[in-house]
Amino acid sequence: MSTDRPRRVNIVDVARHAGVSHQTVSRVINDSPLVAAPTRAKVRAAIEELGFRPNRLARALAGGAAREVTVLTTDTSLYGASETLSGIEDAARAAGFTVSVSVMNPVRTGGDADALARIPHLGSPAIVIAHDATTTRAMRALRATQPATTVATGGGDLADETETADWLVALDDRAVAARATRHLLDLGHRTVHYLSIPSKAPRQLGWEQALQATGRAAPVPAACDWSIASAYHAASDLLEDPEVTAILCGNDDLAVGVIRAAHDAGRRVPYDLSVVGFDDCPFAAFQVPALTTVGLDFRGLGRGAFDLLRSKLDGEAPPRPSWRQPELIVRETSAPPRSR
Amino acid sequence: MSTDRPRRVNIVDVARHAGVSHQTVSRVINDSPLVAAPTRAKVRAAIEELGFRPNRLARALAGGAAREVTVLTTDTSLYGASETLSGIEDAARAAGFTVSVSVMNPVRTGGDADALARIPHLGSPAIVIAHDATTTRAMRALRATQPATTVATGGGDLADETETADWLVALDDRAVAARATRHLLDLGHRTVHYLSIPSKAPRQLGWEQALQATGRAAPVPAACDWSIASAYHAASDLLEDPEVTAILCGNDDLAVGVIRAAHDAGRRVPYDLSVVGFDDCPFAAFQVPALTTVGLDFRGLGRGAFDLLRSKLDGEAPPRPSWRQPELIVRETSAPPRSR
DNA sequence: ATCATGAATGTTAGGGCTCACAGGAGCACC
DNA sequence: GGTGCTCCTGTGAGCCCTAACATTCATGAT
Repeated sequence: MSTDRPRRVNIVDVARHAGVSHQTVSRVINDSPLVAAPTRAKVRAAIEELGFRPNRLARALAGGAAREVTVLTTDTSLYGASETLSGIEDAARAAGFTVSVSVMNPVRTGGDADALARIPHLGSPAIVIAHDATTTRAMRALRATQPATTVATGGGDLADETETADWLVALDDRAVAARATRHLLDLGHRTVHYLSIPSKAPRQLGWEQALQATGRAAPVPAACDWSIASAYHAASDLLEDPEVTAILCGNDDLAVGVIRAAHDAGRRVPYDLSVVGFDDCPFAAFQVPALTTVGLDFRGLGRGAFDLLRSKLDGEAPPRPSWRQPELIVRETSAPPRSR
Repeated sequence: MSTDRPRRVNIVDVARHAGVSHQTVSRVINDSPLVAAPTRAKVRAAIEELGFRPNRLARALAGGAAREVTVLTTDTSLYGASETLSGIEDAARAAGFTVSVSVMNPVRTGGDADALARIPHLGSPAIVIAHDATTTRAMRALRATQPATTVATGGGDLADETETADWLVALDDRAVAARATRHLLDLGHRTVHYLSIPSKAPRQLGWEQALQATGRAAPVPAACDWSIASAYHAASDLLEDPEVTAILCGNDDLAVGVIRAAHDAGRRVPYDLSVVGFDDCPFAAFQVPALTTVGLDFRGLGRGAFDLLRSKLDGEAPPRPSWRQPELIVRETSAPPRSR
């Protein structure tokens, strides 16, 4: 096991090999137009021959052109976050950027400064996928010290802050949550219950507003964590009340828990209980019965976040949003309540 | 918008502020024992006061102690990969390491060297989550140039290569695939069909071996990609044959597609068709009917990968594997075939 | 011939950190 | 008083790259 450093080929080696200065090599690898074609070819050949690959650390340290983005998030296993990440990756890759993901510790206490202290020194522009308190705080802290930070969030939590609004890319899940709620009310349900995920207050808000708009008082929402089990338990409690005929869930995972709870309680979906999810996970369309849910273009949002960041970096005008608007996808788990 | 670099506080600033040399500061932040207690306190105070945070780029560049791991993978949205990643994060965080994830482009052509060229220069020890050709190749290439690389894979693909075996951490999904196949045979099914995922040959192998061990010829496996839709279509075709009564799936997502296909074909699960998944995704237990599947301790595996890497870095003996063995979890989607 | 112009290249100075040393202080011992 | 030692601290070089400036050389206008 060779423990001593292999001494990688560096820019000076290449320069010597090609008979030019190291700076010329630097120019070649950075696609500077200030290199004559024959020289460029020579350097390219040397690079090829020696198997040279630029050291991204040194590059970033020297303050070179940012060919790298760091994505900050807390949980890569959540569907929304991971899809957003994929979208960022797509766009970044197309632009020749390297993506690195840094997963933050959830922070429950402390202020923004505290949150910042936990972020490793980045040395590259960053995109924060803000879907909880930790990332929201990180995002604010980061904006204070770094010129380049875009945010992708599922909701409008940060949209009000003028300081950050410029740097924000978001999906309006409040409106679509209201839309989903109305869908259930229109089917004839007396009211709609809500199972909340730990974050994404906008969804809950949309639900409340839709109920209030029709003169109904919103029931107390059932707080769940990210686990399906928590939804199963919450729903089991809820279903003891025969008046509960429609449940809106903070995401599709929770919906799965609700459907199972309904099954175990002897209630059939959608005849005895309507369930609406959120996110349109891959499995939603293939469930039996197929899940009525909200389609959210996370990938598009991720791409948008990168494009926005890029435009800021290059000092260009921000691109127009190109992602799909959230939409309610009615499938098989929502239906009129059974007439009693 | 301050576009010019904010000039972060650096080690020299701290040194000046504390009235010591920059090297002493370096020693303090690296917990060297060669610093007198009062000096250490002074430096600590200065660090606190100035809000200094070491620049990880410069640190890594200078060849300092590796407090960072890079995880290489191709797809963070797959359950297995993302859970493994979480496991690595857990362990790394506990050890004070920063984790950064680098997502590779899938490479379909070219050899190991080619794969290596696509990996950005890391500058830190790496863990490759090898679950497909791209990552497997990357892993081989990386071992050639970097001293520190551990691999977490779902199968024994690489286990034979003595060169890498030392650096390998793996789950024996071949054996458990055989176990799952026997489970179905024991229930009385004449044979078991298999829907394959793009990688993880070991699973397919285990299935084949289990069938052959009982003197049966393995049917032609149906090749699927990672999408549920592909499983839906493959299963729809398969189910035209009434003799098909048991299907083993390369992962739980495929199983969902199969169950939906069965539903649409008028077959009830498990009475008319038994389905067994792989991975024990969170939703598996909550499906209706609940999915019989294989539980794989990906998180434990991830932790193990990090621990192995750590031991190599420190020149210690490799730790004993501490993750749970794969196990078949029998739930509601497997049953004896209906007597005809 | 004379100068400005610009393209192509080279030179130098960092960026923030760690390594390998070189020292100085303090102590014990002969 | 000298020698050797340990403990702590400082100095210098170097990691690999890019920014900014300096230089060279051809080109065309005057």
